Order: sequence, then structure tokens, then C-alpha cells
Amino acid sequence: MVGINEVARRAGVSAATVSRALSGNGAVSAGARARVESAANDLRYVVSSNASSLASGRTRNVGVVVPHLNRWFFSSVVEGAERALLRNGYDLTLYNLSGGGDERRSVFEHFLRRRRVDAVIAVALELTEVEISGLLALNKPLVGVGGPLAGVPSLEIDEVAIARLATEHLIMLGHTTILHIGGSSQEDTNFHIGSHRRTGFAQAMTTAGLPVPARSMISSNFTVAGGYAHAKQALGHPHHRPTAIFAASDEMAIGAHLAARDLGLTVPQDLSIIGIDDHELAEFFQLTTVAQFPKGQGELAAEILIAQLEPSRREEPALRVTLPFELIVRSSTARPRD
Amino acid sequence: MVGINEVARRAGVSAATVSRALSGNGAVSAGARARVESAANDLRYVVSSNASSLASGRTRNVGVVVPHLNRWFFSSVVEGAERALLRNGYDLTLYNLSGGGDERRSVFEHFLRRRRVDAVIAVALELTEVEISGLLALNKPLVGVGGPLAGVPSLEIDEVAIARLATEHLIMLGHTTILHIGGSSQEDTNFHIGSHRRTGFAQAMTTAGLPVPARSMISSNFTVAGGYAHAKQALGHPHHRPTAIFAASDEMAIGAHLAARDLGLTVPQDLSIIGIDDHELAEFFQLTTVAQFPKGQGELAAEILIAQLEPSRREEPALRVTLPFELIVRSSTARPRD
DNA sequence: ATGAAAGCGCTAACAC
DNA sequence: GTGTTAGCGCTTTCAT
Repeated sequence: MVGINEVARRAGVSAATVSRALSGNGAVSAGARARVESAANDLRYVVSSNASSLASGRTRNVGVVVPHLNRWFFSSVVEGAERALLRNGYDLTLYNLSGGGDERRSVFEHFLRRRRVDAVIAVALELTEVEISGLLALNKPLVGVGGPLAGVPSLEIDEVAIARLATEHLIMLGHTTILHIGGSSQEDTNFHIGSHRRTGFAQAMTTAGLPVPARSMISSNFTVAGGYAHAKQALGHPHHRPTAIFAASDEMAIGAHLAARDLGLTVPQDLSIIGIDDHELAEFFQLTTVAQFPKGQGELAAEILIAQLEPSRREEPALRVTLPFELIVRSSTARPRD
Repeated sequence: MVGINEVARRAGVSAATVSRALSGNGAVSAGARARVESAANDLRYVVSSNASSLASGRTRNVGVVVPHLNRWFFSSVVEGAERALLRNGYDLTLYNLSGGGDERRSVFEHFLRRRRVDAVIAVALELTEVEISGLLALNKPLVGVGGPLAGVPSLEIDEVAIARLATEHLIMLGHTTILHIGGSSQEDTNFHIGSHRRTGFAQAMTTAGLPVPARSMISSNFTVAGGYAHAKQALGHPHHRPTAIFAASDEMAIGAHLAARDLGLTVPQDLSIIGIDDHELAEFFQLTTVAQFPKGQGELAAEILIAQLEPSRREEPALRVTLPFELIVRSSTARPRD
């Protein structure tokens, strides 16, 4: 297990110079630097992160906390964060809360407090005051993805605007009877995404002078099965059949798509469908959707933290960053029949 | 930032005793233990992982290397590993190689060598001799998931048997013209899963005395779109239309299902379909499949490593562990029409 | 059962 | 620009 002293000996310099040469902190002559680098290379020396962390107070490791891992959105955010971190020499330590129980408590009270990470990215998690202040007290920068965290830099998407945009697309095409399949209010813990999108839908409808009866907004659970069940229910009803469905996620939109087919309806001739996400399956189903870019969100979160952590940068991050979204028109939407 | 000395002072003992009481290593009187515990609790003291790692040589952190993250199989393995690790007080540091380029090299030569992890789980990665020996030289236990790694404990599934089982299910129902949509040989880097499954298919057919013409085995890419395209191609051909399709993954099976529908064929009346995985969407599509249990695979891998790392256990792991799989019969398979 | 003391492998003043 | 020195916060002998 080759250490810094062996490198120093081989390069004919002191350990301090090796440290300076390899870390880039402090001035080193070109000659010394070259000798250190080749010595380190020969010996396949890699700095011990523990020793370095202990001495410097920096771990070069970022904790990422997610509520789920095997959902497209979350794994994409993690993937983006991982890419950006790796590129900058940082490790990513993952905390997945999907197990429930006191996992969450132990993560925030134990795991994140043992100084293994320099900073924390919280994805779609509404942190409590205690959780936030606990982290900040340890001097750990924190950034939230997917909603505002009190007093913490957060990447947010304008959920209301996203839903308005989707709805306006349908209205522009001429639809007047539109069904919104959204998230449930019970599951609405995480930043009220469900209700925000419902609000956006209602806003767009009202602005266009269209009625928004209660039956035009139903609650589901963001899954294909949920979208299928609710769409079938609504499309099978003998009255008020919608000519378009706006689902709050692509997975629900796909479910609705399948339900329509099973009823013998053709998309988009008999029914237009729009979703949100630009899920990996959206293209296959030729789904019109409003893309959000989770991989980019993860990357951005990581970069904001890195900018804060690097001594050369030390940038104070903006408290709210607004994330981009974009309407992607494919073949699941069209003018209504008549 | 409360340290061990403050806890020691408050409990009226030495730092050494605090360390012993909290770690469980070494004898401590019941009284001292109680006082230490309450002091630590009051002060919300959590051991600094870096200092502890540096002094003890153990990090309580495991590296997990995956080739992708946003695919159902891999995120499930990671989720399982994470759960088992967290439960045992370990952190999980994630390395996702999906970026390509020299990511892989830097992970193996730099990131995994900086003593941040005690052990490594490699998921569906065929490691090179150099990568393996590099890790083992650092005294880092290694376990492979998803295929054999030379000289390393590995969790393997009998891919040939899995494919045979799926095929036999179709044969048992009376199918004789079966199409196998498998993985491509080009993408076959990772343990030849594609070819193993093709072999199992051919074995079962031959054993049953059925012909295996070249056209009955086609190569795709494990995606819904791939399954759709190939199934449509085969089902649309005027001759040799299969009465059943065995897809090497549920995602391809779902693609095949959609292709059949689009052609006006009814599943399972006109076409039986079986997949492999028990993907989260399998139930929705009522897909008959052979389940493998990726979450369990991740948990098992983590537990094998932990058994090796805990000084109280120090178990020498078996070199090959065979993973379970199970036929799950739903409604996408039935006897052929006549 | 407990404390004192010596490191673990590095970094960061501080001197020169 | 470089070396010397003093820690970083723990764990682990070694005494007692």
C-alpha cells in the first residue's frame, strides 16, 4: 500500500511537495512537479481519501438522497449527478429512502452526519426544518432538486406553467372537453406536484373560457396501471367523453393510450393524449409531452455544489434556479374529429 | 463539531473507553457504557468516518459499479444492495459506467483505489484480469453479480436453464413454431447472456424434437422498441408465422405484445408471449415470465461482503452462488388455437 | 475494565 | 519553491 512518503523518496522531495504537486494547492517548480508525477505514476500511487479528508476537512464526496431509485425520473437525476461528480473527481454516496420505516431518520441523523460527505443533494424530498438545519449546522451545503427547500438553493421547475403549456397545446388544437389525470392529494407530500399541475390545467382552461367540472380532474398515482384504469373509466362513460387527456406523467399517459386502444379508440383521431416527462418510452409511443430533463437537473445540482466547494470558486449559489421544460409534439395529439 | 473527547469528558471516561463503548470492540463496564451512550446521545455525537477509517483501516463503505442506472434491472440491484448495506451501517458509493469513454478506467484506477471503500460489488460487468487483481491487491473483497468473475465470488443465474424453462413452458402448452427474440451477439459483452439464453431455447426445442431453423432466433437489443420491431417483422411475414414468442427480456416481450395488437392479433389466443425478468410492468401486461429477483441479488451480494468484512464473522464466501428464478404464469400464454 | 500514548496517511501553517 | 512540524479525530496496543 504505497504512501506519500514512498513517492516523496522516489521523487527526491518532501511529502509536502508531493501533496502540493498532486493537489495543485501551493507552488511547485516544474521540475519537482514532473518528478513527482512520474514517481506517483510508477508507483500507481493514489491519495488516501481518508487521510486527505481528515487533514484537509474535505472529502470530495457528495451524498445524494432519493425517495426511490427504480423510477425513471430519480435514476436519471442520479445518473446526471454521478456524471458531473465523477468528471470533477468527486464520489457519489447514495441514500435511497424507499424502504420506509426509520431509514429516513437514520440517514439524516447518522449516515449524513459522519462527515463522509461534503454536501448533500436532496431529490424531490421535502426536508423538515430539523433535517435542513442539522445538515447546515455541519457546514454541509445542500441543494434541493424538484421543489423549494426553505433557505436552501433549490432547482425548481414551474409545475403550474408546465401543466398550463400542456393544456394550452390541447386547447390550441381545438379541444374543449379535456380530462386531466393527475397525482393524488394523499401522495402529494413532495412539493405538491400533483396539485400544482392540476392548478395549471385549471388555469389554462379557465383562461380559454372553458368549463372545469370536477369530473375533468381525477387523481391517480403516476403509474401506467393507474393511468390505464382511470382513462378506461372516463372513456367508457356514456356521457362527457373527453376528446383529449392530459396526464401528469408520461407513464400515466401511456396507460391512457393503452386504455384507449383497448376500447377501440384511435389515438390521436378519437383521442389526443399528452403527458409530462419525456420518459424513455415516450418516443416509442409517439407521445406528445412536455419534457423535463432530469439528467440535466442532476448535473446542474452537482455543479452548483462543486462551485460552492472548490476553494478557488466558492460561489454563493442562487437560492432558486428555474429549470427548463419544453413541449415536444409527436403523434398522440391532433385536432379533434369534427 | 462535537468530537470524541467531549463525549469522554461528559461521560467521565477516556476517549479510548468511548471508542470501545460505541464500537463494541473491547470490554467496557455496563456503567461506563451507559454513561457514554447517554453522553453521545445528548451531544448528538456521530463518529467521524474519516478519522475512524484512518485509524482502523475500515471505511464501512462499499462501492457498487454498474454499467447503467436507469434500467429496471440495475436500479433494482442497487436498491437491494443499498437496503442491505444501510441496515448494517454501511454506506454505498455508486459508480455508473454508462457514460463510456475513460470513465471506466478512471473508476478502476483512481476512484476505487483511494481507500474510500472496503469492498466492491460489480454488477453485470465482465472485469478484466487487471481490474480484478488491482482491487484484490488493495485487499478489497469483490463480488460479482450476474456472471462469473475469475477467482471472485460471483452470484450467477443459470441463463441456459432459465431460457429452457421459458421455452418448455411454451412447448408444454403445445406450441411447436416458436420465435426467440434474444440479445444481439455484438452487445454480448456481459457474460454472453444473449447467447446463453439462445442456447437454452435451442436445447429445449431440440430435446422436444422440434426443429430450430435459423429464422426462429433473432437478435435484438433488450428494449421495447426492439421487441416491437422484430416481432412485427416476424408476425407479418406470410409464411412460418410463430404461434408463440419467447423474448429474452420482459421489455422485448412487451414490445412484441404491442406489435401483435397492432397487427390485430390477440394475446394469447393468436399468439403466446413469454419474457424473462418479472419487470415492474409485467403484471400490468399480464405477461407470463421467468422472474429473476434483482433486488434480492443486490441484497445477497451486500450480505456476502459484509460477512467477509465483519471481524466477528470473517467468512470465506463460496466462489459461486446460484441465484433462484421462477416461472410466473399469467395470461399472455395459452395453448395454440388448433 | 480503563487510561496513556502512539500512530493511521495525509495537509497546512510556518519557517527559510 | 521547499522542508519541517504539528495536527486532523479517531483506534489500538500496552500498561496498569
